[in-house]
Amino acid sequence: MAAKGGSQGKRPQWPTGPLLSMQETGSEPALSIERIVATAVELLDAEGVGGLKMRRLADRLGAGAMSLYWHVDNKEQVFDLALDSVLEYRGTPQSIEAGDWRGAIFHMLEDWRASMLRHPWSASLLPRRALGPNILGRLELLGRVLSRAGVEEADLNGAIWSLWNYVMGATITRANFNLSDEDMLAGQQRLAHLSAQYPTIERARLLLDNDWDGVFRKGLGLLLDGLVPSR
Amino acid sequence: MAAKGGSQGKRPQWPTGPLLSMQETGSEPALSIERIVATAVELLDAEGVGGLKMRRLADRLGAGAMSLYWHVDNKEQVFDLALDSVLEYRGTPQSIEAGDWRGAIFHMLEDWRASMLRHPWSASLLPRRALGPNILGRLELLGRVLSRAGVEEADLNGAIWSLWNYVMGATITRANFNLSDEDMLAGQQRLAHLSAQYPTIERARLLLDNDWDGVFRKGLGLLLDGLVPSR
DNA sequence: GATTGACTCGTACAACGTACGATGCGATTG
DNA sequence: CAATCGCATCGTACGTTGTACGAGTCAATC
Repeated sequence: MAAKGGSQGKRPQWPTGPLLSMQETGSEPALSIERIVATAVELLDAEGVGGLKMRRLADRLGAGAMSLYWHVDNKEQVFDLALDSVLEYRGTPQSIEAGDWRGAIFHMLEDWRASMLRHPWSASLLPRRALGPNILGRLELLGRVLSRAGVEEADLNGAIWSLWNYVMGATITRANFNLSDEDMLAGQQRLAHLSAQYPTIERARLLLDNDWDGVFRKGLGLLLDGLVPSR
Repeated sequence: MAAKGGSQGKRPQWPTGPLLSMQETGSEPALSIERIVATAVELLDAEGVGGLKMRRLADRLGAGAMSLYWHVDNKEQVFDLALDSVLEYRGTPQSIEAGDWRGAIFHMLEDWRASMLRHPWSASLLPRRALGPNILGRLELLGRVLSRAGVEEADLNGAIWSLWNYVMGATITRANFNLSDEDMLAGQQRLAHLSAQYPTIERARLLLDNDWDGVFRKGLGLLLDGLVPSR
């Protein structure tokens, strides 16, 4: 009997280099981790977290359901890979070179949020999943820029996590509320029924009138002002 | 054929008043929404989100699996109710009366985070679930205090959501990382292997050395300072 | 031709949420 | 007293899921 506990003779868990298919012989596209992940992202975009089933994924790939398991340990890993693949970051354009640390951080974090909002399922996945190379890359960049901007070694972790917390909270909230605008409307209407109990937030139309992007940027600015010693 | 689409002749979705059992005849505890929710919380605490199965929940209640469905529409509602039940907030002690808005907000938000960390599953549930009365109550309180502290009507929603975002991000992150200390260790060790690629966060021991509570308070302070006009 | 290793997939199973309908029971009504 | 009715319970069964298992295909190597 062959090895069974761990992963068999498969590819490494995280693609080592940039995504490249090893052998694309000719007409029929071969099954590969890259194709599986790409199709999983498509499926997730189209149907949400609950819509990703191994059988359906296999169907879209023109393969049998069990064929996937040669390339992937289990469904969880599909989630891990799909999540990280969506969080790739193609460096800051000139900002970081120009020494504009604030611009560099804003750019990266806004891109982070935007990337996740482009794939709303990622927001609900990120918290419980492993830290893939793209996530780690962003954290590394964040740490490097903050450090260069004057944040002391002792405060670095705190600063990184504060920003992470804020970005994740904003993104997760936005993604989930966005998914169900009707729910928000229904919620606000339910609120109207109970306006006696919740007068303030009912009057402010908390669940409806909101400039999410503006709120995000404003709060991010406040945090950065506090975290980084003023030049 | 009887009505089928909606909920049958059941209790209202959210318990209207404080939790009270209607009729607790004597020896045998009768099945009730209150008992179901309480037991669900127990089960969730013990086994996590994935551990809550309708059959197991029924077992713990000494009932048949399908008996639950008289009191509850579906499993989702069990999650909704369990979540909200854990977020009850017994007002601010004296702070709010004393006009100490900062203390009142800090107290409520730290209690919010603490309540969720006491039941880590709640952190992964909150984003996608309905806003129950306890959550709405906290938001209402937050809005009222902020308003009283001088935040203008036009900025109120932004302030509330900024704080919500931050608290949720911090709590969700903390809860999920806390769930798997080994994972963090493993992650940091994997980092060590790749320290060439991630030197900054590796050196800072980002995944290990961290004062979560301190970071939370500090970031919260920064946000409040920025959001509320300084007296 | 025989062997090997990479890869595919049909079948099967266990676990889950829950639809359906039968059953028990206390209160109400005749 | 018996008949009726609404509330509440639960056994059975179905469809859907992830995936274990092992048989199958095919190209490269000896």
